Amino acid sequence: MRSAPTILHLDMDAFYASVEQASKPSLRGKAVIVGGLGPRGVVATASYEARRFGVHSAMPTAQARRLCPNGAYLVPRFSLYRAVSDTVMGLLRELSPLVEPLSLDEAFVDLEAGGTAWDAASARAAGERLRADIAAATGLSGSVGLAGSKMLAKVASEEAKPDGLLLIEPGTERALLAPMSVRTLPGVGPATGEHLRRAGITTVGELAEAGEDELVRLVGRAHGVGLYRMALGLDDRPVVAERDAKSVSVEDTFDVDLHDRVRIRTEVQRLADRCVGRLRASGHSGRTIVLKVRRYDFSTLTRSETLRGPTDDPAVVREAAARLLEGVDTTGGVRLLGVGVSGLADYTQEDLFAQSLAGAAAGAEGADPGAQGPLQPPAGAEGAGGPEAASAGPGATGADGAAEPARERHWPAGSDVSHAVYGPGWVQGSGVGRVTVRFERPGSTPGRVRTFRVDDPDLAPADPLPLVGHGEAPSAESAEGAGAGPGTP
DNA sequence: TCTGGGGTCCTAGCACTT
DNA sequence: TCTGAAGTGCTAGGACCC
Repeated sequence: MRSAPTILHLDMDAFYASVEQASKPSLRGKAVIVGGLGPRGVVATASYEARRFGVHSAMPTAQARRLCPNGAYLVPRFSLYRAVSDTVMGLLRELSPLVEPLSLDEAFVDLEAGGTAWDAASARAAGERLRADIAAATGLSGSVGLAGSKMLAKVASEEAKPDGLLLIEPGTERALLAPMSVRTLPGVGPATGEHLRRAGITTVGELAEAGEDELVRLVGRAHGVGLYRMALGLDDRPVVAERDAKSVSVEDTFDVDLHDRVRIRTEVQRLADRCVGRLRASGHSGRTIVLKVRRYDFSTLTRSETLRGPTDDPAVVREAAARLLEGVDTTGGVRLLGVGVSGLADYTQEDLFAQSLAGAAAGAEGADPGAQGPLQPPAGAEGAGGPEAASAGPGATGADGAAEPARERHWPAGSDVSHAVYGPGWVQGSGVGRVTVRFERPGSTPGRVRTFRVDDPDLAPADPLPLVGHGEAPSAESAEGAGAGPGTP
């Protein structure tokens, strides 16, 4: 904990939804909900307009639709969010080499380490300048918190939302925190919050009064000690620029529970391949293979197996995942499957030793050799959502509008398209053999809507357009029916 | 009316080694 | 040779975060 408030926390406001509104002029000022659109989808981000209807992150999309039936429901476009995030992170790195990204839309910056700020006045100036630079570069708003520690800077940015800046002056921390809910503190979620509430502790002030011993008794050693320190406003965690990944995993929730054991095995193999693809892309190999199964009743179990050495061989991961699956009872149905690799090593290699060892172990345990039947081409080739993504049933997210030549083409709401005559646009909805497209682009006036057959040869999936730098190119046609609520018929 | 995906960290039980 | 304590690695689950 330092004396000057030179740790900055940036939190972009309703990031995914704001990017969509910037990208799609007809959605500005409207309720926008980004998330999974399938029957089991949940909301990733809701615009502030949607939040007024009670919609919030992690809410089932079906519930959001009931609360806000006229909102625009869109699938996430991660490639675009990543590009915008890169721009923002670049601006942060101009302030200091010590930038710690927490996600696409959030980061800590140590301003003192960058020589950008040394006291409250210079920190505030840097924060205001940053907000202006972000607005100029992306057209988006972000909230900035400034304080002497990471925890307080994060609390400050939360208080500053939306589109604000708050600096916590040294010496005022405890008074500021005291009346706040314990849920304000990082690490206090629903379970711990309820646990503390039953013990009569609901505010940070009460947390501080309770004392360290009592908190350790209530929530355990590590958590209790950390909680007590935070309640006093103490936090000396440094801003860490480079964080090594500790695990890589992929998982899919299915629209309908799987019962067929053969199908379940096939899905596990597919997930293992995808996982290895990600593992290799990150330049890692790993030692521990983890299988995750969520059953029909939402009970979740994990099974893991540690190899003698790290591997990035898809066959080895597939075999281990298949062995783990053999020990899991799936009668009743499975709603989610996942495969992960942890115990990462910082290199990639064909680990023949681990492979032969795993094979020997499989033989010794009499594992089902048929489980390795339908092997797919080596993973790694596909990026986000390969062609099979659609067959999985889930894949509601991640499939950034990839072309799908053979089957009937799929047009997720919100995805980018291009028409031979009308130019760039986005899918407003689709169904019964038709797809509705709004033709507009970032910086244009709200565009016009047209409907096509889903197999119209003039219509093709497209890459997202950058948010700025697309000028005021007039949209192909003038606005029309602005009230025509987007969404699938 | 249900509850995503990709992570991190902590705890606890158990087996094994010293 | 047996026993107990302590340390370590593995496994499983829970809580939390964005």
